[in-house]
Amino acid sequence: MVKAKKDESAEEKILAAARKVFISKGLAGARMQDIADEAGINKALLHYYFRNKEKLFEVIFLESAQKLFPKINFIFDSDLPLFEKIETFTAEYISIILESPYVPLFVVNEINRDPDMFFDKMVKSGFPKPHKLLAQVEEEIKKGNIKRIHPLHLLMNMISMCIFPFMAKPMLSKRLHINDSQFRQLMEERKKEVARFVIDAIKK
Amino acid sequence: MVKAKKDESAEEKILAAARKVFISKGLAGARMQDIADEAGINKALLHYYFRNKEKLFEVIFLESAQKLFPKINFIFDSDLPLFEKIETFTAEYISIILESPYVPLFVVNEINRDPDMFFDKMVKSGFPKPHKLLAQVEEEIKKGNIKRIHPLHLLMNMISMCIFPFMAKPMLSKRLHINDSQFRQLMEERKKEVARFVIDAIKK
DNA sequence: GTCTATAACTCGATAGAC
DNA sequence: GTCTATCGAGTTATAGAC
Repeated sequence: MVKAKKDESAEEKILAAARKVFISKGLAGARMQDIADEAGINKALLHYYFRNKEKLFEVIFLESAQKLFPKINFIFDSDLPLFEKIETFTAEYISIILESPYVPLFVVNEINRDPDMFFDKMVKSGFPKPHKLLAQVEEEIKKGNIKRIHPLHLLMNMISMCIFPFMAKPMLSKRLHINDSQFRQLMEERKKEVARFVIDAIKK
Repeated sequence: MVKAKKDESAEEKILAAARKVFISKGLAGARMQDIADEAGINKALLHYYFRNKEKLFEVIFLESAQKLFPKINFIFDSDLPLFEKIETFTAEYISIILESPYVPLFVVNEINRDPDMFFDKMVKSGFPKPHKLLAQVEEEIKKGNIKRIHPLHLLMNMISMCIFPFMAKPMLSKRLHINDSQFRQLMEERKKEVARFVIDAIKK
């Protein structure tokens, strides 16, 4: 009974607790008892509402993956010019992650643990299709507006620079003595910093 | 009894097996039985040599973290000019990871799970000190040789672009139908690609 | 050093009262 | 719907023979 609010339904309390526990410990590391304690109820109720641990986990994983991915899609497929698309992407994507900074590591982990589960459940429901962005990059190269670069490398570069720092936070904190508010400020800076970096790297 | 060689000592067989199992499943997901099977011996021997699961895990984690980190140190502290240092770093670092592509996710995970353990055990034994590289970047900015950039962002950018694609491999594979040898070739390309990208982003 | 057998314990799941 | 009590499978760890 750590943070459950009286006016939440049991189901909402369970979901909030499961979110917290699964995201920080993963499927194998999480205990149903931990989730019950966090929700301020008992284990039996977890099974009453969600039948078993795997089913509860799947709800949390899918909502997390959907929080992380579909908005990217929207930006990738928009009709913005390339440089504006890059600026929009870095700003929006880092904003999304700042709201749930532990989600990326959780999602990446579970996708590595079971890539097929991920494929089956996610791909149909809005997993980003970068094809339009990749084609747009090709186009700009052909027109001679930007330097030659394999579009896939460009995409990997942008995504890596947005996501990875959140996974490496403990190393930054420990090694360079950066506290939580300093870290948040660094990530706020990165919204523009990464876009500028990418654009400087490809513009002629 | 999957791949154990007759001429390895039991201890070596156990370490090789533990490496494989812990790195792919993490501490919580790994079973002592899995490790025993992989080593071709029985569970009791694991305890005979390493006393318990946590102690065996710690050996694997520390050797993995040391494989991932200390060579960077060497490059960071070298006397190379900045652009050569960037080229050396991306090439060497991606080479290291190509030899053990699952190590980065494993290490990042376990550091997030228990940051203090990591700090106690690793920092004293050669965890990278980027201070010299950061100072060198400051210096080049002051001399007017490169564009203004917060050195820490530059460092995060380089490391992110080298490491993150390995963690995201299953997504690349599933979404863009990239097989193992294509992936390896992409990462080989990145050795020069990332260096070029970084240098283009900061050179005047 | 290496094995078999089993003790001790953890944890997901269920039965059944209220 | 929610709880207490408990079962039973799976796991780590140890005892003891060889």
